[in-house]
Amino acid sequence: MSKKQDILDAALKLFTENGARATSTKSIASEAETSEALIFKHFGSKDNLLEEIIKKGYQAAAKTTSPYLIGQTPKEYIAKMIELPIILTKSNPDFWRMQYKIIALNLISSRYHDIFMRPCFEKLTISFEKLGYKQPALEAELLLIHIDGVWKYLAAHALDSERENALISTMKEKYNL
Amino acid sequence: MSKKQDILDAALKLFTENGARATSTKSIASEAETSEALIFKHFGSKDNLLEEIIKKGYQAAAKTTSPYLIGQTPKEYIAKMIELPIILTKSNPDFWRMQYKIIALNLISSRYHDIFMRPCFEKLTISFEKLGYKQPALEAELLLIHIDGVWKYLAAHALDSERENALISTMKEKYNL
DNA sequence: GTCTATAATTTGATAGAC
DNA sequence: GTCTATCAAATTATAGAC
Repeated sequence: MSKKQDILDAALKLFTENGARATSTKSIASEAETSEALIFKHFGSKDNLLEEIIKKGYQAAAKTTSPYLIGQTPKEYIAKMIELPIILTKSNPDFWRMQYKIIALNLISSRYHDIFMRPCFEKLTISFEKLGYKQPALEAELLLIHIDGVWKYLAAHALDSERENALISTMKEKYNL
Repeated sequence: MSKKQDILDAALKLFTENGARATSTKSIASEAETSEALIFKHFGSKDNLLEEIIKKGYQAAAKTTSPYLIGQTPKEYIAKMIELPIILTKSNPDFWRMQYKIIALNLISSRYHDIFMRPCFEKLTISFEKLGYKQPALEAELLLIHIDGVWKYLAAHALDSERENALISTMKEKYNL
């Protein structure tokens, strides 16, 4: 299945550079050094190819993050959530760069992301509640907006680790963590 | 110049729905109830049409925000920057919704935004410095990431004013404002 | 699994009339 | 300023051979 993987790699690269809509199946075939027809034999359509990339990305993300996020105290959970952007982008930088590029416009992309992040709001709300915050749901919403901004920033800019960690530490201080 | 404005309005609407790349000049002409040729007579190319929309958007944004952001004390400046997402998205919601949708993939879009936001980093750094923050440049970078996340969130979700203001207030508390 | 060839449609843009 | 008619190229996808 080397050619199939070549197509997935080529598509990830080109979707990242130009977006899914502006990437032609011809250019994917060319980058993967295969025929255009093979793309459709393997994936059916361009959208299915994208969905397969995204599905794999979030499966990997779930595997990476689930050990981090279970069984924590409220403070630990919030701290881990603040670290989430680093955990994700470090473990799969190319995928998250693609997601950053296409998520605002692509329904497949945004739907998978919503499902992935959905449990976090409730857990954050409960965590803030336990810590005595006056408006726990609002705090959770605000922190999720921030986390969303940070993973996109890290995916887009590829900072060195030192600066990444400094940003995350500074953020934790705002929540006394 | 009614037809020219019709084209601008139609393009803004369709670029927001599908992105610039996926919006055909034919669909713009149809939405504006004009001929396709007129788009090219007025704007030369699809990219020029988009650039004109963006240029007008940032000119309006500069006009709206400049009275807010001059001659402030450090604390006031930081507070106003935290309010910036509301100021922008309230004054021109359709434009900022389009920007949210296309900025990650579109060079014209991101270039204008960078120029618009560029002065803020230095001013924020100086403000944090004056307030005695230990790592003013890092604080400025972090706050700008946050502001970026917030305007995109407000542009995308169209919250009611009450909830918008609650988010902004909660954010200000983190900086003792 | 992989290829060549090709169909059917859509695209951005232009020419030329009024 | 505005239109109709048109073009050359690019697009997604399929058929059929190996």
